[in-house]
Amino acid sequence: MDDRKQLILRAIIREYIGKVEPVSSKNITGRYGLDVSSATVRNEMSCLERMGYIEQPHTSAGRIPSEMGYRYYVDYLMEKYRLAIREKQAIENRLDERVDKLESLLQKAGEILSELTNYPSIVSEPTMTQKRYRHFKLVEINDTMALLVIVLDDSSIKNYQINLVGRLKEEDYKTISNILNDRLAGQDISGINSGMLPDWGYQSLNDKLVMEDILRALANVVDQDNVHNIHISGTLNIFNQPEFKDIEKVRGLLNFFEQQKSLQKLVESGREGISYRIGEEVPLDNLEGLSVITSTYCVNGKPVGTIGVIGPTRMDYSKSSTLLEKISENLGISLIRLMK
Amino acid sequence: MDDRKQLILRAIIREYIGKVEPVSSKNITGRYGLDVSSATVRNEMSCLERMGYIEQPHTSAGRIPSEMGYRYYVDYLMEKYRLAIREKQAIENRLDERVDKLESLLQKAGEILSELTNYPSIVSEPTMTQKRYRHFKLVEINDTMALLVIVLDDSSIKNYQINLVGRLKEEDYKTISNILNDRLAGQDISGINSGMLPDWGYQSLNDKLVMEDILRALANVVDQDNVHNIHISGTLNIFNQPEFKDIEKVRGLLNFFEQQKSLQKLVESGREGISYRIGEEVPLDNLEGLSVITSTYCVNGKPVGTIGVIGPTRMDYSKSSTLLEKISENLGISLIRLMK
DNA sequence: TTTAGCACTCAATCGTTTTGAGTGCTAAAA
DNA sequence: TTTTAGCACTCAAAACGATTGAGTGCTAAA
Repeated sequence: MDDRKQLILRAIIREYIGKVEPVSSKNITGRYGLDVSSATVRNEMSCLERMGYIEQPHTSAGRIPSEMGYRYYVDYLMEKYRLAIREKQAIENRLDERVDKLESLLQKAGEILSELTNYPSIVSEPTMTQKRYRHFKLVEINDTMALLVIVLDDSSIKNYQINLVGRLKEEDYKTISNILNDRLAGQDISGINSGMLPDWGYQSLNDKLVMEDILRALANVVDQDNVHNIHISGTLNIFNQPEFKDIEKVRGLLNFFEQQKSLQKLVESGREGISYRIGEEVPLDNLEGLSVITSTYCVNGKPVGTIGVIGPTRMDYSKSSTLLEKISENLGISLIRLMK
Repeated sequence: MDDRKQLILRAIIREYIGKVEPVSSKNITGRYGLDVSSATVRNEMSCLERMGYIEQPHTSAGRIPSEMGYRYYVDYLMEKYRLAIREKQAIENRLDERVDKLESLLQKAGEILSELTNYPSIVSEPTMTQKRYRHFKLVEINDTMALLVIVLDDSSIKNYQINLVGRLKEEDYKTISNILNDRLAGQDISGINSGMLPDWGYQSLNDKLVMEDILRALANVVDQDNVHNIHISGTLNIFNQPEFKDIEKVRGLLNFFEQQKSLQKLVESGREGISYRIGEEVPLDNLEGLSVITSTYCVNGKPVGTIGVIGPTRMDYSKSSTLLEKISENLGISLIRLMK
């Protein structure tokens, strides 16, 4: 692939991304640094087609990039997109606003990403590995109910209602809190899971019942922690994409967006850092003509989650990936602040 | 409007609801108890059209019901739909399953409604009026943070993290809990709202700061309580409706579904009990050809929220309203159980 | 190696014709 | 007075055919 062919391939892709119409030889001559006649371009095009980088919808039409063409573009030809000042500011402002809940932060990140790219976006909840218990406190509420307060080492507080089988005396609350603190403080939360509750040997049946209720609540912490919901925003942006004029295509994609499992698969199969998956490379049968760009976001240098955009194969890879980089970076920063 | 006209109008509507194609005179003769020739039916139809109950898309087409026609049908002609056993069971089973969270329950109600009707559904969160504080407890977490536990008279427990400005001694926690219990237990929660925090006269600046943080948390209880989110499910069902072949229509409706405000308006404007709003009667500009059936659901005989379906004007009013009645009744029952 | 020129292709557009479902009206039958 | 058979009429939708024009591939000269 010589220089001029590269120039032409890039021109075709840029043009097609913008107009979403087959690109003719005449269209790109005199631009994109191509000071040759359309006939010359046609010869090159014919060659590029034989090489598999572009294709022709029908004989008398222009060319459109093939998936292989996009891949080559992303790997070798793509120029860096310069963020507009207002884009940069929008990202920083929006992700800097004080938010109290993790969900809201992820939601916001997804929204701004969708807004700026015009594509639907997905954000996976962060996997915070290695959380430990720091402190326990069982609080009296009334005769039949207590509240278990758990502080984790990232300072987050969780609490669970415990229905009491028998009545507890005031000192019992302290005793139980102490037992929990002695046994579990500093331990990894995955130690207690619903698969197998430990047997600590109890003095009475009542002790056993109460403590097992509590342990079940602790198991809940882990279980809930392992459900990594995936948020999706800007789904209606697909209506802005000319390739989604067909109602069945829209339906298929929107339907896909409602399936947590498929989204999960999509997110989990992405590589660390920025990952481009183009057309067939997207690990989803029954959805064609789509590309996915994902980026992992990091806390303290470690990737903990994924954020990405979904668009037609002819999406604006350059702009999207730059925005994605910036947003995932800022998301990481906000996340650290949120957890402090 | 004589008997035969009613018979014919009902026949046209039933037929149109099923086939979604203009109904011809020949089509309904010999059925629906119409033992007359098509010519006779034609005469009657022509009359019904002059009266405004049906209309003709173009000269050589059959008739379709007008909005006025649907209104007449709903008010006078509609026959009661008999629930299939599997429908009844599906509703009872699904709403009987133990759920712990209010949101999940509403979600479920919406889902089953959408599933059985094939239309999108909306469910508003219940307005629980007149909640009172029952009990307070301020719990020590660490030097910089405390947890405020609030028990309401419906036994629900809420809790808020309080960031401490200064350090508190162990007895302070008890003192503050006591003050709150003395002053507020038994009071209506709307007494403390973010509009105006009470000034209780404090001994020191620190006391003041701590207590005001707490009061702000209490105000939150009310504020959060006043946000009545509206859940929507089964949105993709609109793809099953032949009137939504047009992409722009789909887009408009899906877009509408994302606007909490509009949904709120829709829910709040419904009357108590079952309410049918047909076409123009729906209080939403820029959305045409839609009908909405809503039903209030009750706790202890009092309507506390709304559940409903949204469909094309030619929706199956009979089936939908019967399902809606049944589901809203069961939702009320489950709700009472959930709060106990 | 490049390019002007020309024949060729084919989707898309436009206009015309055909088709058939369904009506309205009329005049005879009930 | 009401019902109905019969027939002319209407019009959207389908089928067909002709036209257009953007864009190509190829060839022969620059």
